[in-house]
Amino acid sequence: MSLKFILLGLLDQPRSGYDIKQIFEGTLKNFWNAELSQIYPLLSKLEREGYLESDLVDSSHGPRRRIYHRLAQAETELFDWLASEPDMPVARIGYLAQMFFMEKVSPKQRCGFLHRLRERFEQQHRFLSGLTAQYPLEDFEQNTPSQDDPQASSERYLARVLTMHHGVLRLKALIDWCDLCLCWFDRLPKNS
Amino acid sequence: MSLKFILLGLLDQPRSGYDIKQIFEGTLKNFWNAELSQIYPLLSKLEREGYLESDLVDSSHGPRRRIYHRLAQAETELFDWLASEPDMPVARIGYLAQMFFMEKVSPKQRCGFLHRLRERFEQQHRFLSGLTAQYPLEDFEQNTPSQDDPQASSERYLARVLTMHHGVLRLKALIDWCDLCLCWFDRLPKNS
DNA sequence: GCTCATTATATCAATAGTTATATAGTCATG
DNA sequence: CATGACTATATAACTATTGATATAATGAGC
Repeated sequence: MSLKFILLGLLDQPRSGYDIKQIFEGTLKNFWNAELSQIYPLLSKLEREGYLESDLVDSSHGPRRRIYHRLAQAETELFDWLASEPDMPVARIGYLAQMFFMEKVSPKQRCGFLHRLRERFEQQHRFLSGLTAQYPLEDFEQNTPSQDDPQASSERYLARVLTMHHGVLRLKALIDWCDLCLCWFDRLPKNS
Repeated sequence: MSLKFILLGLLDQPRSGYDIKQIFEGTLKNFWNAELSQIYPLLSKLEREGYLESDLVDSSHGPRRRIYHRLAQAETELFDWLASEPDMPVARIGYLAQMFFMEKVSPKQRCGFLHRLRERFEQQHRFLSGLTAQYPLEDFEQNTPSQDDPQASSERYLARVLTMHHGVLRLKALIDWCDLCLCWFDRLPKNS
């Protein structure tokens, strides 16, 4: 259900489905993803339901673009969604499912698995740390955030920068967890 | 795809679909969930495909139970799954999507949202901390884990106890993140 | 004897998400 | 002028998950 509200939220300015996909590939991929094959049908459904309107606009770089903008009903439901309870995800963590059965395999294979997992977390952590470094929290204390900074278009919003910090803290904890696992698997008596 | 392997993995001893659902409600809900309406059809599909066999067994407390046990093919594919790359979940975190648009609402509403979120994390953290306290990591250093402890049936496995620690560390980081958000929203100039 | 909780299996409809494929215009490279 | 990369929209087929409902046996409390 969240995808509907993410699309409505992103249409604070007119955008096409393709534009929205670019945003998913960037800032949003930290907490959501959607394919074009999910975005296009949902946009046209939301138009049929009276949340959006669209215009066809010629493009200088390809076929005509369908640009959506949101209507009053979209605003109303967006506010309702933001006022509702925090949407807690149903945990579905594939690598933990594998971990749950790891006792079945050799100590060597177990450690290989955890090292590969740790490396993935490290990569993501490095990427997000670099990104947050571009938007120091201290900048939000001043009354006038630096309008002249071209990068600060939508990342000017404190709430959005804080979603990046979520990833940084979460990934740091997961790297520590990998180290904890490797440490205790190492202490395990050899015969198991 | 993971659900298939979770079912095959849990059938290291004969169980019914109902039994498996009980396990999801317990230890597994930390990293996966499945409804009976997903478990029953998948079990019968896995039987048709030659991974499982089942027997109908009379119950003293209700209708006949269909007890599944796994076959050789299941073992093979389980090992392949454990030897494959860590299954990284596609991030889909509803409350972060809400957070991303939180700049739209009042400071008071924002803080209310974060306090409710923090309370949920606290609850889960308390639950998992209590659970892990029952299975101290130090017990796994001894060569003979305490067989006489009736609780230590399947939680005797170090890998399974470590999946619980994953939740503890993750939730601790998320509580810290809520505090960070509350702290910085508070420092924000009043006019925004 | 009735109701309710628990045990137990099964199916259906609907929603959500993934993968593959078709179509088409523009632009750069060789 | 053919090929590939990028922009752009759209749909079909499939898999995964959720929510609702039907059925039925047992035991406890009233």
